[in-house]
Amino acid sequence: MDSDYQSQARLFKAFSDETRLRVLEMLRGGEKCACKLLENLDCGQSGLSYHMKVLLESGIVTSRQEGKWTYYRICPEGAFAAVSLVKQLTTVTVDSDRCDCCEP
Amino acid sequence: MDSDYQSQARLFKAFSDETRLRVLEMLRGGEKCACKLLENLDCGQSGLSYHMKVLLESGIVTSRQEGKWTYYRICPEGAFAAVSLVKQLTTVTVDSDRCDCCEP
DNA sequence: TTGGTGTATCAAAAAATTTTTATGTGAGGT
DNA sequence: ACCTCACATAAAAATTTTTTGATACACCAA
Repeated sequence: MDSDYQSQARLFKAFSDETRLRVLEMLRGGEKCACKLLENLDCGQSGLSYHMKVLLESGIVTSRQEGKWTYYRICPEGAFAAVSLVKQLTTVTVDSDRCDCCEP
Repeated sequence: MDSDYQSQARLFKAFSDETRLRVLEMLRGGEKCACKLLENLDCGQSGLSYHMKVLLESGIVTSRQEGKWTYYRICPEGAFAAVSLVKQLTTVTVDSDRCDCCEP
């Protein structure tokens, strides 16, 4: 279906970092503003900004601006897409037989 | 449940590479030997070996040895674990309200 | 045993990601 | 307007991942 390996890889890269996993865990508890996330992370402000950009671009998180604050939350559509993709990537499409391509 | 961010990150890293995604796509069609995978990839033999190691260590692929050949296939348990983990990581646990931690 | 084939491993180089530091920008408040 | 705060962006440095090339190892056949 989706043959763009690069964009699929990008989605998983969003999940492939400890800091971003910590952020997701916090967001599971509901919307949070950047400053609140920062409090509970071991990274600098610009570091968080970088990580949030990765999460936003992957589609699993959305943000809204309010005054000078930015709030982040998990995006249900993006989350669903991620789950679907993992399922798709790991679903075997044949009755799994032994490969005998190299038998003598 | 699982609080080991590092090992979670490792699982997703397995999915975060174009070559490995191509391998998974091939394995969806059933077990394949290394040489068959290699034919359809743009990487060297040692490169494939490296990528397969990453996939094996993530648990989404298993291998079996037969003579001098190695056969790989998707591991249903590992695949299921991956799907579960994505679900867990993206499931919001509260009725999603606005965060007001920074309101004046 | 010897030689060839299929994979794995190691080390170095190359490439990509993450962190850090410095600076920029926009929203409010005074 | 000017200052400050919250966050973004840019560039450089640090770290991690991937690729490459050489070599090692296991298996098989002659």
